[in-house]
Amino acid sequence: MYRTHTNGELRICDKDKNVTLCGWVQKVRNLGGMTFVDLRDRYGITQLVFDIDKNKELTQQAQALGREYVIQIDGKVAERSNKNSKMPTGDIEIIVDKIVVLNISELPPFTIEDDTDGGDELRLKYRYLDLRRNNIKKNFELRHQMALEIRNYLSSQKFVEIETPFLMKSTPEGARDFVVPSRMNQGQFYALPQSPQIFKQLLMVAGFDKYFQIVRCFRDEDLRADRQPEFTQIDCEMAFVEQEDVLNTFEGMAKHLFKTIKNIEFDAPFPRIPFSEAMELYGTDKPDLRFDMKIVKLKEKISNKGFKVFDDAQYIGGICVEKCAYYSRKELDNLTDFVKKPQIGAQGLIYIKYNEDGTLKSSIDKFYNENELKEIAQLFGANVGDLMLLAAGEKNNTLNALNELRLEMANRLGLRDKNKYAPLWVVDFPLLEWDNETDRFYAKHHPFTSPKNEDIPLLETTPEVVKANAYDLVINGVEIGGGSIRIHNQELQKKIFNILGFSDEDAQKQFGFLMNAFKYGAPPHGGVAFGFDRWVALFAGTDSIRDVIAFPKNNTGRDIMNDAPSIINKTQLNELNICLAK
RNA sequence: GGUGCGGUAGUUCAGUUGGUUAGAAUGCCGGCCUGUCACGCCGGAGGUCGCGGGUUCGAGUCCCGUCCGCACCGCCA
Repeated sequence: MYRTHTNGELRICDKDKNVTLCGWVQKVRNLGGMTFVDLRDRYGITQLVFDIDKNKELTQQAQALGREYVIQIDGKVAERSNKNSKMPTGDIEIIVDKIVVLNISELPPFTIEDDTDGGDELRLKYRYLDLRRNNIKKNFELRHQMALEIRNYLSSQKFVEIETPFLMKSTPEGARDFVVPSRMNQGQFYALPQSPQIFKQLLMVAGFDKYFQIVRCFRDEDLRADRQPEFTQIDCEMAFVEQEDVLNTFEGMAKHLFKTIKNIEFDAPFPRIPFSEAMELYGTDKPDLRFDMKIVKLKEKISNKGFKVFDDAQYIGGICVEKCAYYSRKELDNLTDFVKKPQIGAQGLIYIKYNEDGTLKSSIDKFYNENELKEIAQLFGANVGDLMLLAAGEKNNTLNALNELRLEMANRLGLRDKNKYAPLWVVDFPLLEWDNETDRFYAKHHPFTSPKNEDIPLLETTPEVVKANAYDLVINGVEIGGGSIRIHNQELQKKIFNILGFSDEDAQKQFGFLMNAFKYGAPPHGGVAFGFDRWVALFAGTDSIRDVIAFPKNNTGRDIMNDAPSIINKTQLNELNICLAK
């Protein structure tokens, strides 16, 4: 037997027990005679003690241990004379009488500590060492617990977890597919699933009226801090449900996770905000509701005073930032630069300060007198000491800029507390989105999303205003998941495909198997899929999903530990009948 | 495809207006030290300043190109 206990479990009540422990050498503290060794494993750290007066040879052996050596020790649990209240095992130590070096280690390229000296790239290259660090390791214990609680909850609700294929058919809509060449069917390719969307709908036809799967999905698109080419979804679908049923079921799941993982209870239902309202009030379809600072629409109320920027603007809006009227010219210039960055793209920023003495000072004093400024301040509901920030221009761009500004100000004011959670449902998304480049409609969610019943007649006349039975779960400004009630009627599905520019033949070719299945009694159904990595990252308090994926890819989609992707040899290419262009 | 920031010791970083031998911390090595737990003290080793070119009497520093990393825009139904 390698060990009798782990390094995290021994306490004062274990005093005088003879134990055998294994682990990695975290630290050797050689005080001359007295020597301490911190022994680490996944469960914690236990201090080993060596006294040169009692056993010189053994103490010298301990002093020669290097960082990350793997050792096994025999010894007796003793009470410390100097206790360490900062660690769970801080009341005890092990008086060692035997050391076995199970394996030596080269010096690791960075320190194995919470506050490591290693940079991101180095940590990814030696991910197996990075994962030894407690604050990374604990993310994976959290991930495991969350997966477990999701399965517990959904099982309790009679959901069945069913696996669907990874090698499937490429479809043109949506993200770029990762593609796998077929050896037995030369010149043909599988695609890895962007999501099991079609399979889960087929499972509804098959009668599994509550399905879920915690499943890897693949999208060949550029990466971000919150986007990896392979990522994990909690994919769910239910039959005989309306939108209300789906929202309630999965709000239940979210609350279960909050309760069991974070010990947070939400008494009230999550707010439900229509897409159009989210855009008007927050400038985004994933608002962060941990703070207020809503966008105020001003256009009709304040233009026509001879200020060209306002008079020419399609839209004018602003936010009121509490207690920031003291902002200096420099800070305001800095904010102006922020919104003028090309990624944000505002033309400029106008400020109105509601000074502590009740006077108003603005960058548009030339066009607006004190009274008019006061009226604007009232539109904002501003108080003395507040700072109003206004932007004008094309509506969507300006709203987007105000969204970014709102988040930036909240960051500066510390309003985005990682320990606070503000979930909401965004509902009533538009069904379609017009794309000027390709001159056609695209499905905002996906082509199987059902329109609101009352909007179906509008499909013939003004498809762009048709609303969908589609919804997103947003927490703290992060899109955690989304879904819809699907179309189960062949005729309606055909109509949507036509609006999306598919001929009947195209639709038959791409989605024929789904359409065929729908001929055999498809029940009404709908579902949702959650980004599991994002949810874990949110609960772990990190912005990057890389911290909650054991072996993630870097910015360019490479695994810098094993250097994938790589070239394959000629034999492999020949078997696949693939010839590289260069 | 685009924008921004970065690349200097094993590691994390500093490096002024272009000017002598490129620094700090940490890690590492050696010595001392019997209750440490970020142990302490003394000493030491450690550099292709990402790569290529250019400007200059002189380049870590300025210019051009290129590679790599990170964040973002496009993209991600």
